[in-house]
This record gives sequence, structure tokens and C-alpha cells, in this order.
Amino acid sequence: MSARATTRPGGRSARVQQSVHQAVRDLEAEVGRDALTVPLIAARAGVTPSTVYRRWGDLRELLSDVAVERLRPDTPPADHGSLRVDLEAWAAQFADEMSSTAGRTYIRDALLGDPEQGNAVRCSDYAAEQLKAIGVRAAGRGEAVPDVETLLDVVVAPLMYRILFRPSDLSAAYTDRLVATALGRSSAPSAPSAPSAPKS
Amino acid sequence: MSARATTRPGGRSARVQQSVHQAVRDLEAEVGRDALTVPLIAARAGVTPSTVYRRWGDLRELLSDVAVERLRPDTPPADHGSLRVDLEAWAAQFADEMSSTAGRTYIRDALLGDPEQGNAVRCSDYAAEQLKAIGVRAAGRGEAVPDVETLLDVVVAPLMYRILFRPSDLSAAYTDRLVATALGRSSAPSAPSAPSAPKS
DNA sequence: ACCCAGACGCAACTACTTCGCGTTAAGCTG
DNA sequence: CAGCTTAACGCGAAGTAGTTGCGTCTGGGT
Repeated sequence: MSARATTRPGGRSARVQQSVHQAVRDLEAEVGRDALTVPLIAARAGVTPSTVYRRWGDLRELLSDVAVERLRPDTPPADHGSLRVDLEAWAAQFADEMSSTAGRTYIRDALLGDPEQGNAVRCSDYAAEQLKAIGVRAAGRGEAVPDVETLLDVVVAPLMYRILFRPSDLSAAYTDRLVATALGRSSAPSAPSAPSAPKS
Repeated sequence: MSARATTRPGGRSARVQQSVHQAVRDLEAEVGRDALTVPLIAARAGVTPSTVYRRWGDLRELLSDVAVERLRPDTPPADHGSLRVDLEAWAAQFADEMSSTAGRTYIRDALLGDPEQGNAVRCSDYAAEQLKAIGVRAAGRGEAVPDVETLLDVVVAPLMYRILFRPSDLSAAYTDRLVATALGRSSAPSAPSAPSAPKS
């Protein structure tokens, strides 16, 4: 499992983690991500390199943890009064943030650093939570709401695929089209409803 | 750009590349991927480590190149007589191969190694080529064929997203459903038809 | 046949990574 | 609140990987 879960939540361990994470963010801004090394980060954080290696294993896992933090949405999705507009706005913002150079780097770091892909799942959960919140609000208004898994397949997956694999122009016209497709089968019985059981 | 494009196609350079790639494949099978190091690979390939560093930059880029090679489809998509069955078979095979531990590792390696994501684009192109071939064949039979970009959004993207971010059971029922969705809007004017221009 | 340039080998150097051991401090128990 | 247990950290040494300059070789062009 990722080193994120501190076995001793309070006290020194927590301080070290915070200090190291902050050092990564600071140095990333100062010297650039490619110049980051474990000894450099450790020195800035006021710890010895061996501490970082013991807790995170290597630089990639550390960067992965920090990247996931930065990918965590800081605010609940905005309420524009209707499911369609909420989804359109969310998708546009998602595409915008994730397709930036910084966003792509964070995604790649989060994906790559963690062998058990726990951090990748966290990223996906962030999106799912936001979509869920939008859905719950819409349901409260009496609107028909697509399944979250469907939204992941129809809206999030194409965006992420193009960001990672295929340089594309993720314009509002495109993201709106994805949302329209999702709403086109709002509560259709043919919705994919993908299973969620781990495969082995 | 990736080191894949040898500036001098013939002669020693080509031999070195082949030898190094082969060494990676051999050692990957013998000692496991995580134990791979540049010095180890160089020794097996009969070259000095500096040669590898000069040509590939670092281990990740080398692994990325090798991974892309392994992800390249070795055969054209099978012909089952109809667009739907061809797509279903292709999607099932794609899901099967890519969701295996080895497949996921290759995808991750391909994604990570290359800053300009040239290798990621290559992966996507492989899928696009296969889908294109299936489509051309179906068009020859007079069938209505969805746009390749649509197929990427509706079939490939969800599979890849779940493989990378979300442990899911990619059963035939699920992949068939994705294909059905794609065929449901065969030549619909509402097909996403995503632009392909780089974003900046 | 000669020349030019890219690619490689060699070797020394720097930096990163790992490991054992002693110490510290967080959390638990009485 | 005092004492105990143990995970986590600091330190330093040893090993390994990554980097660089320079000379040599090979392939392609003239």
C-alpha cells in the first residue's frame, strides 16, 4: 500500500510527512520538477535522505503522493441550477485543469509512482465523488440522473484518454458533446453499469 | 523526440539498438522488471552503460521504447464477417491483453518514459489503425461504420481508463455493451468527431 | 581513396541509494 | 503520571548508478 497511510497518525511522523511534502511543492516551484532529487528534498525538509527512502521507497512514490494531493478537488462542484449545465461546467473545468502541462504531469506522477495503483484509484474516486455530488443535487430537483459509472465511461474516460495518449483540442464544444451523450441515455436500461469488482 | 528513430539506420547503431532491446526482454524474463538497471542491461547487451545513457537518456525511456514494441499488434484484426462481431472480438482481446499485469506494466512504461508522449501517441495509433482496418472492411460490405474517433471515445477510452485508474472486471458483457453503444450511433451526426490538433 | 560526423568505449568523477546501528519519541499500560 | 515497547528517525559508511570528457572507430558521402 502507498506510504500515504501513516501508521502513527500524530506527532513526529506526521510532521515529517508534512515537511517533506511541503519541500517537494516548494522545490518544484523553485528548481523545476526534473531537478528534484531525494537528497535535495530531504535537506529542504530538514530530514535525512534515508528517512525519505524508508517511508516512500523512492522518489517516484513520493511524487505520486504529492501529485494526488494536488489533484484533490478543493471545492464541491458549482451549482448552476441544472444537471446539464453542472456537468458541462465540471467537464470543461476538468479538461482544462487536467490537460495543462502541470495537470498532465500530476496525473502521470500519480499513475506511475504506485505499484498497487492505489493513488490512481484515488484520482478516479475524486472524479466519481464530484459527479456523485452533482447527481445527488440533480436528483433532489427531480431530474433523471445517469449512473456514475456511465459518466465515468462517457465523459471522464474520453477526456483522460485524450490527455494521456492523444494530443487533442478539448474544447467546450467537445466536452459539451460528451455531456450531451451521457444525458442522452440518462436512465436508460442500456447503461453500461460496469462491475467494480477487482479482477484478481 | 524519442530515441527510437535511429539517425543512422544501418550498421553498428542498429546492431546496438537491437542488442540492447533484446537484452531488456531477456533480463525482464530472467530477473524481473524491477531488477532492471542500465548497467545490467548494458553488460548483457555487450555495450558500455554510457552508450545506453547517451542514446536513451535513462532507463525509463529505454523501457518505454521496448514497451511500445511489445504493444504493437502483430496481426491485423480477425475477420468474423460483420462489423459488430469484429469489434466485439477486438475489444475483448484488447481488454484481455491490456488488463493483464504485463499489459498494464507495458502501458505504464510506455506512458512514462517519454516526455513528449510520442510513445503514448504510438500506442493510441496502434488501436486506431486496427479499428480503421475493421471499419474499412465493414464499409466494403456496405455497413454503416462509426468514426474512428468515436470508437476511441466509446470503446477504447473506457477500457483504458478502467485499466489504469479503476480496477474493474472487463468482462465480455461489458466490452460488448461498449461496442453496442458505439454501433447505436453508427453514422449519427452527433458523433463527437474530436479535433486532432495539438492544444498549444 | 579520402574525409566528415555521428556513435561508441574507456575511465574518472559525482551523486544517489542502501544498510546497520544507536537514539528518539509516540502511544499504551498499569 | 511514570514506565515500557516499538515504530520511526539520524548518522555514517559502503555500494551502486548516473555523468562527462576524450580518444577511437565505423558508416556514409564526395
